[in-house]
Amino acid sequence: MEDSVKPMSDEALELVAKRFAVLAEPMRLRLLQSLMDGEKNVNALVAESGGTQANVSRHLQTLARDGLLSRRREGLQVFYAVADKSIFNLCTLVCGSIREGLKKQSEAIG
Amino acid sequence: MEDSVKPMSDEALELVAKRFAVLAEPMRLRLLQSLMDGEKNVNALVAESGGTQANVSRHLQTLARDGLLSRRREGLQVFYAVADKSIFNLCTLVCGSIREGLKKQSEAIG
DNA sequence: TTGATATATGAGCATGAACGCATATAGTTC
DNA sequence: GAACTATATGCGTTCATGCTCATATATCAA
Repeated sequence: MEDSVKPMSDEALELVAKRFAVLAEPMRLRLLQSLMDGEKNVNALVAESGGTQANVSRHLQTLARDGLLSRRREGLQVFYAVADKSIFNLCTLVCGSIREGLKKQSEAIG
Repeated sequence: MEDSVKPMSDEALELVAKRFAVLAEPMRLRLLQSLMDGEKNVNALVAESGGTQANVSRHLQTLARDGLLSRRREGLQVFYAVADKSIFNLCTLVCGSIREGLKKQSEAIG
């Protein structure tokens, strides 16, 4: 396994970039956050997020298409749930990094 | 410290989204990858990435503005280096998650 | 000062994504 | 079947961003 330090292929870079792009929208992050405590139907997510039904539905599609959410139909309603919990680790890492950066900035100013 | 499960504020979500957006470009990921083995000047990065000088310079600005890269001038040249090594953890996580997703997809097809 | 090299930046174009509005589809109930 | 609810989607607008080309700035050398 001479893995680990090889440069990534162009296709791999595109995939990674696309994944980051999916996470690069505040509304989608908000939806993911709402789903931290379990699956919810679209209406509930619309209410919690404060977005319009159309917009929330679209963002949910985007998240599901990328494999971050799972979709389950039950009668009239559709329930979404987090399918890839590693995103929470991602967000934690990013938050930490941002906090670090802000701390250094404020130290630099004094 | 009753941290951890609180919903993030709108501003925090925007910051996190912005960080993800910075990472959501293949060329920027390529530049970060080139910088894994230490600081390099712009010309070297232009050569390794295959991009134009103007475009590479802009992407480096973007990465530096967000605190991911540091900038050091030495005579005519400017050297960039990774300032926040946590991004490599991020990329590792994302790669793992993508691999998982692809594996499940291929299993689902058979 | 002039010229040469390394890097940054302004202008313009093209693409893509988010949003709102209206409407379509899927499922239930009568 | 019709009426109703929950969710998805087509369309048009707007805004952000990446790219190229040309040019500006910065630094050094003669």
